[in-house]
Amino acid sequence: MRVAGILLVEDDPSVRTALELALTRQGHSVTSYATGEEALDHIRARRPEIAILDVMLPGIDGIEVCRRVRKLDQLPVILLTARGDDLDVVVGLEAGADDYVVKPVEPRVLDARIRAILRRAESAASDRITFGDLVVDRGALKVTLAGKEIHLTPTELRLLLELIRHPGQVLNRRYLLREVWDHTHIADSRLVDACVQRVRAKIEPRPGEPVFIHTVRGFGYRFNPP
Amino acid sequence: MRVAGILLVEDDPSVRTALELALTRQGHSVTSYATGEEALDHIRARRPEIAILDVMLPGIDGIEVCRRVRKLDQLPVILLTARGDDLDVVVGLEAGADDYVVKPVEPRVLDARIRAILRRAESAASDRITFGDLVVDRGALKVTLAGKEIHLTPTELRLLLELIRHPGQVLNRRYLLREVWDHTHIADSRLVDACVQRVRAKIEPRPGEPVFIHTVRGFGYRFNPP
DNA sequence: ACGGATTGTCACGATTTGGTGACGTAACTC
DNA sequence: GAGTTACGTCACCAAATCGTGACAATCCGT
Repeated sequence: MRVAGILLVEDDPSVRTALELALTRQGHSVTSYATGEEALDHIRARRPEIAILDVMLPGIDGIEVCRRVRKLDQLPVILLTARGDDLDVVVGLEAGADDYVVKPVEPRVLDARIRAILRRAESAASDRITFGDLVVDRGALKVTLAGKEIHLTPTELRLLLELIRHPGQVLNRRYLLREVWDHTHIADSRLVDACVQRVRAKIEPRPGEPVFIHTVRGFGYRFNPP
Repeated sequence: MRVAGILLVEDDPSVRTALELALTRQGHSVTSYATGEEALDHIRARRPEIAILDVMLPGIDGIEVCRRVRKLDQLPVILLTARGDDLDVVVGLEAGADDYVVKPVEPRVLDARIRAILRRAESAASDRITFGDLVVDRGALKVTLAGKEIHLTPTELRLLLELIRHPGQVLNRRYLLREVWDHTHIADSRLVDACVQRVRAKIEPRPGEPVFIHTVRGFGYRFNPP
């Protein structure tokens, strides 16, 4: 069971303690504050995994906290608001909130949303990415195709990872030489082509008609999510 | 204004048409279906940018569609459900939905959520410019016309990109030779004309009466956003 | 040091491309 | 409307680009 460092900001003490208790019961680690100022300090100092912000707060309100947090980094944010306040929804989402929950909150619902958002945030930074049949585990440095593990040599793997880091983008040879090989020199060589070919031979069902790594003549290569 | 290819799945015809109308008014491009099966086909064939799924559907329900879509790729999903059905929220978010909206839906709210999600999804995506039917993706180096991918050769693409970089501006031949060809020499030749012609043949519906690349006699060429 | 794995290099051929000039056509001038 | 200029169009072939397989150099564990 995953335990998240949750930052809860809610000025109503009874709601705050109730939510804190409920979330703690669900297995989360919660820190709560009553004001936006305190929250911002906490975020800067303690780096929580997710923030749950009441929209209506004395001083800096939840939306403003959200906006400032968003400028800082990708910390996921859930906004809490009184029922039916549609304007808040619009403004809140535009401020960059990941989700929006209406009070009174069913703890089970809030928990599900927290987990969904964390899962999403995690998958964005996670070690495993799936492209159809192709699964690349960046933590374990393993690649599987249709469930079968594929052995890639270090250079091949670095090349594939570099391509995958920019899905859909065309990367030219010079860039790849710099990122994968550290070469700044070497104007022309078939090096990249040869390595691409080797990777294709291993991950493409039909290397003649590549599905994943496409050649863009005159420019470079592009990894295409299927 | 960003125009999204939205897939809407809702079995109640009145709700469906109402939502479709509202979203279209907000500037989105919407395709709608009544069943999950159709939706899955559409997703495979047309690659929408976001899917809005009613949870209660005949046959494959929205949550199941969501689950299958998630296995396939990163398509963002918003679930629609009847008010107060908390169980759906939990299950839905666990199926990987990005958001969850309670019916009846305020179109403005739905629009805000769609935009928030697209904004999030887009930050990872590449930079595309749309000129009517013509979409130029400068990251993927892909050009599509009315959804169909157009193959441009490197020089043709560089020329088009250069023209697009200065929409509405007249670019003379000398300038284009410098930017696209690196030539400083070559005073006169039909080189630029020939290339413009080749690009026109590929992107203009009627190359005889160009819509995008206009000739400015005595000066050069101008890319006109429609 | 040996053997295998890995990685860089090269050469060759298949394919794509794009520059060129000749010529036809449209536009502008008077 | 004739003359002039600018532009469009086309086909050809040299050059560029890639894929590929063979091979050499290097690395690494035993």
